[in-house]
Amino acid sequence: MSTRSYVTQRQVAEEARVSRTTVSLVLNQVPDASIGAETRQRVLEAARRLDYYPDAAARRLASGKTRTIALVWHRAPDHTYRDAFLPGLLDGISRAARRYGYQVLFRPVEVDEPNGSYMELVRGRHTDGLILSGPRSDDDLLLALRAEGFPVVLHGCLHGVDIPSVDVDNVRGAAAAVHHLLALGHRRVGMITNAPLVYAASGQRLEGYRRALQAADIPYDETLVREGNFDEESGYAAIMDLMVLDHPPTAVFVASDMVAMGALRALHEEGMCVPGEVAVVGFDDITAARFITPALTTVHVPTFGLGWSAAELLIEIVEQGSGEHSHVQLGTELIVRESCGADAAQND
Amino acid sequence: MSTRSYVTQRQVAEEARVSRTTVSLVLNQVPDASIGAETRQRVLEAARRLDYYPDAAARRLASGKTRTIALVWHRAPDHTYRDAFLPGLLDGISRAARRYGYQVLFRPVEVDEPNGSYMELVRGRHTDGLILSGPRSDDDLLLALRAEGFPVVLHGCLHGVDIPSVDVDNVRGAAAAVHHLLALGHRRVGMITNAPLVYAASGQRLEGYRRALQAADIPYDETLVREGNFDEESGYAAIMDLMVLDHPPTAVFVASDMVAMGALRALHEEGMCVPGEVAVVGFDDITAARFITPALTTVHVPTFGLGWSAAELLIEIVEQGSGEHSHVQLGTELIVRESCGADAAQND
DNA sequence: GTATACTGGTAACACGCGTTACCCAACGAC
DNA sequence: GTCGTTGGGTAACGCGTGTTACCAGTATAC
Repeated sequence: MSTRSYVTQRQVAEEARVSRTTVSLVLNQVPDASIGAETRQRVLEAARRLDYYPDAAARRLASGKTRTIALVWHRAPDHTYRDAFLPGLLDGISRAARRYGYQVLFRPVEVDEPNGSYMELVRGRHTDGLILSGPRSDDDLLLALRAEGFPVVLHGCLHGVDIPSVDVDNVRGAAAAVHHLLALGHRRVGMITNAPLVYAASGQRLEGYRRALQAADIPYDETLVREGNFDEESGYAAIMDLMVLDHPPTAVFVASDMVAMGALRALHEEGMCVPGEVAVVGFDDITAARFITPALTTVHVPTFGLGWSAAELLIEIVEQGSGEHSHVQLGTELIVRESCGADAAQND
Repeated sequence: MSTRSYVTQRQVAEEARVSRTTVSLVLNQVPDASIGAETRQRVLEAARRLDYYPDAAARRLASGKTRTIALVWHRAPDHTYRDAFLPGLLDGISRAARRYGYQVLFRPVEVDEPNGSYMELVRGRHTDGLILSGPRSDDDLLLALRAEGFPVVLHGCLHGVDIPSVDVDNVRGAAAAVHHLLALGHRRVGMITNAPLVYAASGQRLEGYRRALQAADIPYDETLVREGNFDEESGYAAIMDLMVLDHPPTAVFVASDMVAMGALRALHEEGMCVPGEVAVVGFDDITAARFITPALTTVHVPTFGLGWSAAELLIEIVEQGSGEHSHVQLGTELIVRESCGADAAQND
């Protein structure tokens, strides 16, 4: 089709009657370059007149920098759950990147792909750094990258490796949720984790639960705790298991909204009233939390902020070799809706 | 930090004791190049031994092709609604792109950005083509791009411009939803649109509603139709308005799940039983549709397929100058859950 | 035996830009 | 007058690859 032709630096140089070098120096605002004010002006005007845009490929080749970061998005068994975070995260990443003049590559990694197949991005020099979301803990190539000094930032946390990361403060978020239930007068508060405890976030949210109990001088009772597994079904099963206890909890903290959806459905089917007979608080604040009846009280995760922080940290590492704070933790916010019974309590 | 050094083609050439040209010819599998089998083997082994990866920037500069496509994601007033599509769409795009050896750039456009600010991607030669999602109808730069012959594919449709596009078959999808309600015995079926009718998709879904009625010999009654506006609130207001009629509809087709969420909430608050007193069918199949009570019967939109098709079409245009089918329409699927009352009907 | 083709490979140019080393003129110091 | 020195600008190299034009040698046709 139409062979498009582009304006090059050389043409700008001719238009401004200077050398190509001068054009480059002016347009890149090189600090030590001594260029007369009038010449500088001529160049700028010529560039504007010709509608000049530098060629990204040439620039990358010459400078050795791509000015691009990539989001590597692992599709794990929990991907339905994590999809809820993608729009906000990506928006945050993109806006931060744009602010610093970077482009954003998106690279999903499917479940059946070999470990570390995203390395082609690095080896092919497509990007200056990676944001890894949902990495496998057995990712040895990740450690290799780290050893090479290639800029990497993790979204979410991983046991036992010291790689710059960005995450929410799971412990405090969970503690706030449980504290809220305790403040409403509940003494028997159960918990359903978001996932098996091998996942770092699960352990942290459980830890938050324990701390809140401890702060209220309530002993930790492991018979009130069940494990969720990302999806609705696991929540359904877990809450059923809790409710057949001799002394079932009067409130349950479910460390994942997706899991909570299953729990609420189970309670609904059993004819149990929420929050009347059981109060429920979730975690994540997925879109559906607003829409379900009763609307789910939950811990909001700032997805945009996570993305923004991850990108900012990564770019800092790319440009300066290391970040100021290499482990960023963002705060959460408890969103009080109906499922916890706070409304009713206020009316008392 | 550690100055990483990369293996270049020249080093492979030395290792294999051939010229750099030969290496290039072999690795790119140039058809007309006559290279002996033994030499070819030496080159391949050398490349493998040295773990050679071609430099993307150099390749782009030399070839003039970026092997990259970009998704331009407009954040319009309906962005909360459209976020539900992003994960699937992006996954589809990325997988198709990967299959053809392309990278994917993500570029959100915020509401306050000047019109056509995504042009820098094109001018800077960052990408070979664009997928535009949610473009403004007043986007004159889009037409300019089209005139230049730059590869563009639209996600969703736009009035009055003939640009390659990918979308679901809104008319048939809506018709299927309404037909389903009619088949369940309803004669007074109302509709709430997903958005004002200036949006092309809205008009199409309304058209589907009319066709289904016509096929059942039921006259179109505009008093049973209300306009939604992407969000929950608009659905809340619209259904309230319908229910105060002298003869309110016994079933309502809401052309957007997000809007339907508001409608269901309103009905719930009014103590009306769904599907007992009013049956409801939505459109889009967002995640929340599964979780709400009653679970929402709705028209599933194949987001992955839309993404895949868009990328495939775009790449075809990039490489061959034009696509086989320049307007792709994908089918939808009616997901029958609880809100339509099909379960009860079957039990009759 | 000579013209012709084919096989196997290479030298050299182009891609557009960042950057270094260098040059020239003017100017001040001594 | 000579010697720095400074301001203003340029020639030339390098980045790593794709691609074309060309060359040497050997087989084939007649």
